[in-house]
Formats: sequence, C-alpha cells, structure tokens
Amino acid sequence: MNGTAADELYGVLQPFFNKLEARDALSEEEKRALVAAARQELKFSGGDDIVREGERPQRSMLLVSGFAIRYRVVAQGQRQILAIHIPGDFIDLQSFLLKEMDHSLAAVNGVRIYTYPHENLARLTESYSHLTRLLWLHTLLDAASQREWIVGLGRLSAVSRTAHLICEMYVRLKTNGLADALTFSFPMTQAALADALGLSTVHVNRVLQELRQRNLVSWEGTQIEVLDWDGLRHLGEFDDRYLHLVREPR
Amino acid sequence: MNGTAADELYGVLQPFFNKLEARDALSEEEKRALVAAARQELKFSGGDDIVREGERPQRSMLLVSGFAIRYRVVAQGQRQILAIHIPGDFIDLQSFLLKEMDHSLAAVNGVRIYTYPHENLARLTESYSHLTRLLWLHTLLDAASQREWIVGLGRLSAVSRTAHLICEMYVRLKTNGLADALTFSFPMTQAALADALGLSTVHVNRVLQELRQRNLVSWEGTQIEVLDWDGLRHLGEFDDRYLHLVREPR
DNA sequence: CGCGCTCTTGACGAACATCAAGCTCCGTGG
DNA sequence: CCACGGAGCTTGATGTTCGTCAAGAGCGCG
Repeated sequence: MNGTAADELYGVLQPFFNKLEARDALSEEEKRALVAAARQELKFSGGDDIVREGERPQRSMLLVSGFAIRYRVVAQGQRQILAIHIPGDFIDLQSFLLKEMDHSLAAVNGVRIYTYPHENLARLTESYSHLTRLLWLHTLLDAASQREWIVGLGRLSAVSRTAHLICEMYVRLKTNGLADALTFSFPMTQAALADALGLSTVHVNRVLQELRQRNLVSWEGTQIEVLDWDGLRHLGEFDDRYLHLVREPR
Repeated sequence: MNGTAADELYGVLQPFFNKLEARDALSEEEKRALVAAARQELKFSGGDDIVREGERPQRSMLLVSGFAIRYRVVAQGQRQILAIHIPGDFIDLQSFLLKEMDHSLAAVNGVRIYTYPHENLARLTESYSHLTRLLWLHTLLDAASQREWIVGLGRLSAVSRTAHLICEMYVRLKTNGLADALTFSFPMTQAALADALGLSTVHVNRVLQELRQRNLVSWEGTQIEVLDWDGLRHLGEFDDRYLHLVREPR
C-alpha cells in the first residue's frame, strides 16, 4: 500500500483508534501496523449478508462506515440479532481463531469494510504482544455487551431493555467519535429492533410510544435524540461499567 | 513450585488440557508453561461469592473441581446467570484485560481453583504467541456460548431453552473428560436453573416435568441422564457447531 | 424433633405474541 | 402529474406463555 493510500486509511480507521484509545494507549507504531495489515475495501448495501453461518472466512473485517448486525435464525424462521455494530468495530475478529462462523453477519444500511487477512493477524500476534492484547480486549468488549443483553433478555421488561439498548448505542457511538450532544443516527427499523430485543414488531412499536410519551427519547426516522438521559438510564438500568471506558495499561 | 507439586498440578489441569486439545494441538512446552504459571489453590463452598462485580482482581482463576456461575443482579433483586462453568474452565480470564469485574462469580457447590496472577499471564503473552491465541480462543468460546444463550432467551420457548442447556452441559462436560455415556452430575437447584434460563422457579419445575414426561431426560437430585439424545437435541434446536469442537491449527 | 431448603401443585394475573387491518410515506413508471 | 406498490409504522382485538401468590409435601440436618 503506497503512502497516500496509507494516509487515507489512517483517517478512515479513526473510529477504530478512538475505540481502542478509550481503553489504553496506542503507539504510533501500533497504528501503523494496523494500517499496514489492512487489505482491500468491501461495500455492501442494506440487507445484504456479509458472511454466513457455516462459512470459513480467510479474513476478518473492520467496519468503517454504516451499521452491521450479527444474527442467527431459529427453526420457526424467527431471527435473533446478537450484536449491533458501528463504525470502528471489528465485526468478524472471532473468525480469526474460531475459524467457522457460528452466526451470520449482515449490513443494516450501506456499509464500508476493510479486510484483515487472518495470516496478517497471525503475524501481528507474533510480533506485537501489546497490540495482540488490545485485539483480544476488543473481542472481550463484544462479550461484555453480550452478557448485558443476556441480563436484559432474561430479567428486564421490554421497555427497560429498549431503554438500555438506546443508552448502549449512544455511549458506544460517542466513544468511537460518532455522536455529539445527545443525538445520533440509528438506521434500524422497528422490525429489526424487535429481532434484537427478542420482541414482536407490534410490541416494539408500543414500547417506543411509551418512551416518547414519557419524554425520554424522540425517534424520527433514523434519527434518535435522547431527551432525558438520566431518566432513560434509570429506566434501562444502564451503567456503563461493562463498556470498560477506562484508559489504563492492558 | 517443586517437581512433585508440578506433577500433581499437571494431572489436576487435565480437564483444561482436554478442553484446549479438543480445538488445537497443545505442545508439552506449552503445558509446562501453563503448569509453571499457576499459583496457589483456593477453595470455596457452595453459595460463596468468588469475585464480586466492581472488584479488580490481580489474578485469573482456573476451575479444577466443582461448578461455578457468573451472574448479575438487577434492580428488583432478581438474578441472571450469565454462564455455568465446569472443571477445566478458566472462569475469570476476562479480568486479565478488562481489569474491572462487570459481573460476579459464585461457587455452585464446593469448588477448587488454581490462580494465575495477571503478571504471569502477561509474561505468557510475551513469550508464547500460539498459547496466547489459545487463551484468547478460550474467551471466544465463552462468548460463543453467550450468543447461544441470547438466541435461546430471545427466541426459544422455555422448554426448548431448557433442553438446549442440558445438551450444552453434556457436550461441554464430555469434551473436558467429565461425562461418559449420557449421564452426568449437575448440582444446580431449580431456583438456580431459573436464574440461568430467565424463568421463575415454578415454571422451571413445570418444564422439567414436561421433559420427564416426554421421556427425554431423567433428573434425580444432582444426577441427569439423557434418555433420548436426538429428541432432546431436536427440541432444544441444539447444534454443537458453536462449541467449535474441531482440532485444527489456531 | 423441628427447622429450613427444595420441590411440587393450584388459582389467578400480567406481559407479551399473534392476527388482521389500515395508515403514511416515498420511490417508480406511465 | 398522478397512479401504483411496497416498506415501514400504527392500532385494536384476542390468545398464550409465562409470572406471582400461596400453600403444602418431602427430606436432610442439627
């Protein structure tokens, strides 16, 4: 990759660097190694599958623009979304070590992705032990979010669960440098949201009405504005501890 | 640690080695490194907390006997179990990189644990890159189970979810070398099971009655026998792909 | 012997799903 | 410019799965 392309990539990876730097220092050398290990860019349209369950991808993917989801489909055809990814997220870092996909990945809207061949990742783990730990950490943050979803699905009401999700999306977007004030763009439909929250679309609709009625959020089209952060946080029992937003040596 | 103690430890770690060797080859040198990095043994009784949310442990813990759970408690005082751990599981490997606990760990019955100081783990990641990847893999397997729980909680009925859990416990125990035929010991009460499945104890009781009535499992005290593996697997939509039981280079 | 823990059972209620229909908005083609 | 169609959102009526409450039975343990 030549100088100009590398410079451009450096800028595009900023949300990813923000995400890591919110948890630990990242040296210039490490950033350059991450830029150098990236390969070609991919684009997908909303609704497209990016990788499917059962496949054995030879590369991992870093989302640089748009939203993506992980999901599984159960016997009766219902879908359960496992994670919602935003720019700066490595959406497929698992596959580096798990090899076979145990779930699928899809684009929510138009997305741009940079790919990291598994052999490049393996080389990074041979030479950069601190960076390796940061990539490992990245997958642990995914796992922490998943635990939070388990708590929500198992023990919170539909309204609380929804409030929690909005809180999580806001804080994660802000961490990656993609939200300011209390407004952000969120391109999921109510049907997709239902698949994330383990609800029916009808019920999601009623839950959103309740959130609006309580003056907690305004949600128009793909634009969300949090009107009452403390109220929303309290309703969703949201505590950002599980996002581990402490910059310290790891 | 002297020779005799190391030899004993080598034997005690067998379930852990089994777990890793079900996914990749583990060299003698790597095993010796794992033995050498272990420090003192801890014991807890059933019901004891092992680590609590908010703490910053300086070491990770490998479970060598007994069962342990991760859990969180929500505002109304209800508990949600996030994972059930068996001998051979590293129950607290996250804390090596996440630093602060975002959930608690408790012993289900009497447990024995070996500790790995974080500095020892850091040293392993500096010198043994393949072993590092295997430890990373270990946390990815936890995450894969969590995704499966999300699917169950979001989209499966109470009976299916329960059937799925029994299937998972059996396969994991067998992988670690702790179950033969279709029988295994499972020390969780129905109340604890309810906290794992996101149900009430009353409903768990009725679900278990249904599983018995359908001749899928026999469950007496802490002893479970799977009577109809295919029936149970089908009911729980269980597919062991997510456990990644393929021995291949990682 | 009595206490506490676990399991069990029945009656009732709440939170959600399902079904069905109509609505709004927006892009597309004639 | 308007008709058309589809996707997403909204609403009402009804049904089901599960929770809650309450009580009792069995059993191990001190």
